[in-house]
Amino acid sequence: MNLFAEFLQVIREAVTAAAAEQGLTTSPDLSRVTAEPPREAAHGDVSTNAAMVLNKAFGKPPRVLAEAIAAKLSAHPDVAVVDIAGPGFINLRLKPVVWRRVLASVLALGDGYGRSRLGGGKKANVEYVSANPTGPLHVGHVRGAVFGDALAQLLIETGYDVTREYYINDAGAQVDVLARSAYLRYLEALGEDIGEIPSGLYPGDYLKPVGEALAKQYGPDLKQKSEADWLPIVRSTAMEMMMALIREDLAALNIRQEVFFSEKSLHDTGEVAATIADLRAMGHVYQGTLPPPKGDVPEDWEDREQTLFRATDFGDDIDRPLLKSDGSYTYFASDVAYSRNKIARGYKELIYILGADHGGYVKRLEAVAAALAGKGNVDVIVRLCQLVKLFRAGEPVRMSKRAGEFVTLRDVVDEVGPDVVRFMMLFRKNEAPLDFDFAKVTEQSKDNPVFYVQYAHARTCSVLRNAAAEGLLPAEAPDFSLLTDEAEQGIIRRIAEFPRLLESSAAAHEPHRIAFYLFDLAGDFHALWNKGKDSPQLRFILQEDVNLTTTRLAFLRAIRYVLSNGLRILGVRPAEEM
RNA sequence: GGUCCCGUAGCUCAGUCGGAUAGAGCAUCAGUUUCCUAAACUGAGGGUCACAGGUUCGAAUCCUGUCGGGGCCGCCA
Repeated sequence: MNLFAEFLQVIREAVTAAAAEQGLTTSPDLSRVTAEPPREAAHGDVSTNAAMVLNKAFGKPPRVLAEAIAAKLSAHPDVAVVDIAGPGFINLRLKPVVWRRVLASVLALGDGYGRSRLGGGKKANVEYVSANPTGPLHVGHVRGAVFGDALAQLLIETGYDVTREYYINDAGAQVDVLARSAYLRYLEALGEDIGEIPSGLYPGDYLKPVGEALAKQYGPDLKQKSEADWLPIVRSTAMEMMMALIREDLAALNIRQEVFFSEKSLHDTGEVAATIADLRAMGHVYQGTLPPPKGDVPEDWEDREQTLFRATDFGDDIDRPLLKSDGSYTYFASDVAYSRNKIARGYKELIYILGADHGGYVKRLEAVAAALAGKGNVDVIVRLCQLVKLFRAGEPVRMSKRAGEFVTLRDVVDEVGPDVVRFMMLFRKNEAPLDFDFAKVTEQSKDNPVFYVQYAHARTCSVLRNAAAEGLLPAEAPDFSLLTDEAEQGIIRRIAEFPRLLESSAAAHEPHRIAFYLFDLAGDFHALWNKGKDSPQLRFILQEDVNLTTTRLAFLRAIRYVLSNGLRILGVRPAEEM
């Protein structure tokens, strides 16, 4: 159950009833009415701003209107006390039975507690990583990968129909560079001395297996061919092997996207040409020249006529070229075709997870979707992830610009494990830069949030295990009225907020809120645990009181569900022991 | 020049479609610590929410402007 969603409904009904009583002819706009937990526990359990946002519609001062709504609310069977406070807040104090129902619903729903139908089955496409298929993923890809994956899972659990997607940039010049680099490794595998890899080509060792595979499959045959003949062969083998490598990297982080979409396929199927024809038919394409950029004008700037998309009609700052001056397609052209393809597949939300250096893309992506689907028909949501800075015990990890010495995603995951990487990448909002210290994130102390949250979950498991060893199991019909301590009540309140948290995180596309919530819940739980030191009657296992013990075990199980459900959305495996 | 993001406690950061007395961790200080799982616990001090206007019953949050930090800015990918 979603306590706050339920009470929002109750409050809306009370407002409607009050409106009828006051003789209002039109029903008031309830969209701004909220039901939320007050910051101060002293203000009650559920608070609403209804009287303040509706006072104009009713033509009454907020506190007078609050009286009328409060009168309706106090008749509700779950409401113990109704207060009117401050400028017109209506604060509800709920009967204890409500909290017992919350816990009972957590236990009944288990893994499903927190799921909702907020999305209403809306088709959403989450595109993330989309790194060029020219080598293994590096540390710069980690954050977007984790963020995209967690956001996708969050949307799935809040009722969206989600596709996780990776766009393969396999049509540009960089895959030809890859092919030439791999060809050198092929010669090397045949025993030739290739010396230093020339600058402009990829020098990484990860291309050696590609060379070996080519040598094994073709022997010396490719050497007889001209570049025009061997390049497509080498390119396709190299790209296939690079994509396999990338998928392995992603798998190491427990990321499995269901669609890997090829840019090249858009050209092969004629979709790029068809897209431009469509835009032209709609009158969004013209021949023209772009003004030079302000500020630093390139020295070799010259005006050239190109085929342009009228992006400025849809909110972009500048029109965007579809065809270069020599008539070939721009990268942007296949981007537009890709958007068109997604729209044709029925997605209503196109979500892009990009690096912060792609901030300039937001407007053009929005413009493209608006031009192709009509304004307001498809939502484009771009989340930019800021850089991750690596540290080792406080010292920045130096990355040589010299190619081949970058830190790979695999280096990071292999050193600290996928769970630590995933949690830490989400323990900061996406648009803020993030420091990642190898020493701190593996530290076993309360200063390390990953450990702190994992340990809370492990602790619940541990107590349940210990109790089971003594034949004590969670009660089938727990009497939650026995949980009267302030710390216990606080945890119950926090648990009650979980479904609301998931909905607001999904609506804002901000999975990091879940990580912070889990950190807070873990803190509440550890605090309750520690209270048992001074107050033995607060411990979970009390030999002399089986009834209370089994009730507390059921409570513990509810806490565990919430912790594990939150961790599952983040893609972090809950530890059962540490 | 344009555009996007950021600016909250000494430090690192949260802050709910605008809500009541702005929170957490670290650090500092004062106590506690033979305890179901050890990897500590309890408490205290610490704020002009960059600045100035505006909208609102109400602004850290929305709008405008200024200052400061960063990213991006022709046909590259």
